[in-house]
Amino acid sequence: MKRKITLKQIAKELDVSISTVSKSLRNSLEIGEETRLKVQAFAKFYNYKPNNIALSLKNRKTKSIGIIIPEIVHYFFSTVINGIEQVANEYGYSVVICVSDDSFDKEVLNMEMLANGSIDGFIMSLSKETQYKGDFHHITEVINQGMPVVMFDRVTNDILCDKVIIDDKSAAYEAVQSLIDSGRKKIALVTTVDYVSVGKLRTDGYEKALLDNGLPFNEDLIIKIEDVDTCEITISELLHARAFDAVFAVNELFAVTIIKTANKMGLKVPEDIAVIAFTDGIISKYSTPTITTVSQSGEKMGNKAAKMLIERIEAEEDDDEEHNENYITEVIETHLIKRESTD
Amino acid sequence: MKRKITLKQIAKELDVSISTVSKSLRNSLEIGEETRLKVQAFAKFYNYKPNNIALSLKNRKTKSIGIIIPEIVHYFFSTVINGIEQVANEYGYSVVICVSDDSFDKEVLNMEMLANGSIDGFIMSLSKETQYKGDFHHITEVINQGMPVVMFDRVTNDILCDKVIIDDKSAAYEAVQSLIDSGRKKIALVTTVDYVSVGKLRTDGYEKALLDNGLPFNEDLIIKIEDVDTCEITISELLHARAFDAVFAVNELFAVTIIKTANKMGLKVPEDIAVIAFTDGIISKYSTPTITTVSQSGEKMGNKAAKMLIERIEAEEDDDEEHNENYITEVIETHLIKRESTD
DNA sequence: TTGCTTTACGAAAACGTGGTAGTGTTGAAA
DNA sequence: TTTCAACACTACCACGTTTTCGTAAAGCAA
Repeated sequence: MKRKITLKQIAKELDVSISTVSKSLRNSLEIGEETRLKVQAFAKFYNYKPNNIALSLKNRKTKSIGIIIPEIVHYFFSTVINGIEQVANEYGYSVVICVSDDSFDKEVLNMEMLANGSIDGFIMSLSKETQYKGDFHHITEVINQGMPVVMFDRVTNDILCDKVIIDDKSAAYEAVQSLIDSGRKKIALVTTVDYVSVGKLRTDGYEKALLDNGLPFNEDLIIKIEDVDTCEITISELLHARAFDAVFAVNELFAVTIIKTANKMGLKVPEDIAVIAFTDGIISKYSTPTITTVSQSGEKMGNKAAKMLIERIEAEEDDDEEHNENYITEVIETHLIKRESTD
Repeated sequence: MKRKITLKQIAKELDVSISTVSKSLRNSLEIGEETRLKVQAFAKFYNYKPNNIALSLKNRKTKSIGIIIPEIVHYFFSTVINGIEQVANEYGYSVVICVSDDSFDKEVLNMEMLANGSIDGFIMSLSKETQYKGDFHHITEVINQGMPVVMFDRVTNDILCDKVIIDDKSAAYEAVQSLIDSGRKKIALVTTVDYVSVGKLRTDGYEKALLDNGLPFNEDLIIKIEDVDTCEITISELLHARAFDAVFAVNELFAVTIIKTANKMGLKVPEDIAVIAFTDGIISKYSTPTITTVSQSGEKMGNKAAKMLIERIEAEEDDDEEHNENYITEVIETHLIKRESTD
């Protein structure tokens, strides 16, 4: 019912000036002890807290960071948010989250909405559509305005900024290599459409592993899924032909679908078909059999991204105007989590 | 590099007053066409956008809403956020998210951080610890300051505010009834500790369904899990004793663990044991067998909560001071999604 | 008394915006 | 010529803070 109390109100009530109140609360020695204590007591009684908006306006710092991600109901992305939130909290920052829904327009809209003073910097992962279009003007724009941006996971070389990624290529390589090591010869790749940056990189790693081991790289064994619902059919066809004895899937949804399809056809995992998935999410941990995955450690990515962003923000404070543009790309380590879907 | 342009800079550049610029941009008829167009062209060229912070300060409206939830890496909560985000976006609001980590202190801290002007209202779900302590002073405080609060899912009767919940008791009743209908007689309940409000309600529904059907309510068949890791042991003991032929689990994590444990012991789901879980999440959809669940529709809850909050916020705008305190509690419908874990 | 320092506080600007009220010029009607 | 409206624009205030600068009063030495 009663609005928050302001400096002005305190000043009026105690019949002193606003500046006196402000200084008293900051324990300035300029103010006599009697007045100081009186003001402090009064402020405490009325539970005075400075208004964040006014502070932001004054300091040109909002102490909040914007996150723009394609989805939020998504294990990986939510772990990243979690990681960001932890660090942000630690440094006294709030996080504002916008979901692009994998739409270019929403991504642009969201960025514009936040770019006008609401936040001190961005952490983002590109939407599919943005990667497809290759249009990054909205991002360069905010960067040109002097707002720091950190990209993670789905990044692009066309933008110069700090980045946090995993080495998708070598992680895929490692996964495929482990399938080869366990004696698999015909390894299928189930992936997304090409324009998603990480999909492309993982395909590269898959190919390299095959070639390095003297195995043929067969385009027919690469299954590109646009829509999860249709993948079952494609997969069952290939399974019928017994075309492969192992699968490397770029995400766990594909992996679990493969396993289920295989089971329906009477094929056993891992005996008949070994499965490895990218993204160590909740499905892999609880599916039957549990799925061997490449851990992506979203939390670590979030931690790192937040740290990088906040450091940039607070660095700019000091040597103002002096943009040092030696951007870094942090590579987060991955490792294979062996579970029941491989032997 | 170049900071965002302000009204003042435009005014200076074009040698007119700030108000002239402001009015030109808002297409006021007060300003002559020539000047107006000149200003608009200039503003467009320099991509002028009003500063959100300044607007917030002036309008005493931030156009953002704060969300405080116990966890974010959690299917249900992330769907709720998704639902909130959709509606918020539609109305031009941003969402600021804080995670309480089920800690009372963090919840208080986060609320205090946001309450000082950063947001126009709260949407929250209580942390476990807060429910345990029963201390809600931080919430009453912001409500007393005139800030609207909407609680969802984990709510309390001790706070008067708008709420969005599901009818946990009758949903549980329905689930247990369906188990009874399919001929099950010894139905176990796997639940959390009591102080979590929803856990209690679901237990009530479970009990009522049993009694209404003339089945005994046996405390031994209620398994309270504090930590997921320990539940496997408890469950396997009961399974050994063949103490039950069906399980109602208050979340899908418990359900999938039960299924896995049963499988290990050579018991078949649903033949030997039928399983129903609360919370229709991703695990239920992809586990083997897929799990029959009570859909909780987090998205709908989020939609509704956001709508209620925004309506309150914008209502206060009009009849200022005139708090109408007829708070409502919206009950979101649930329904049973039958899958393979029941027959 | 004069001149100087110290103490204790206040006034005002700044951050960026938007609305209300006001000002001065022009042209036309009386 | 006077009066008044229309026009085109400016001044100023408010939002809540912090901070710089200013200054009145008091104390003290000469």
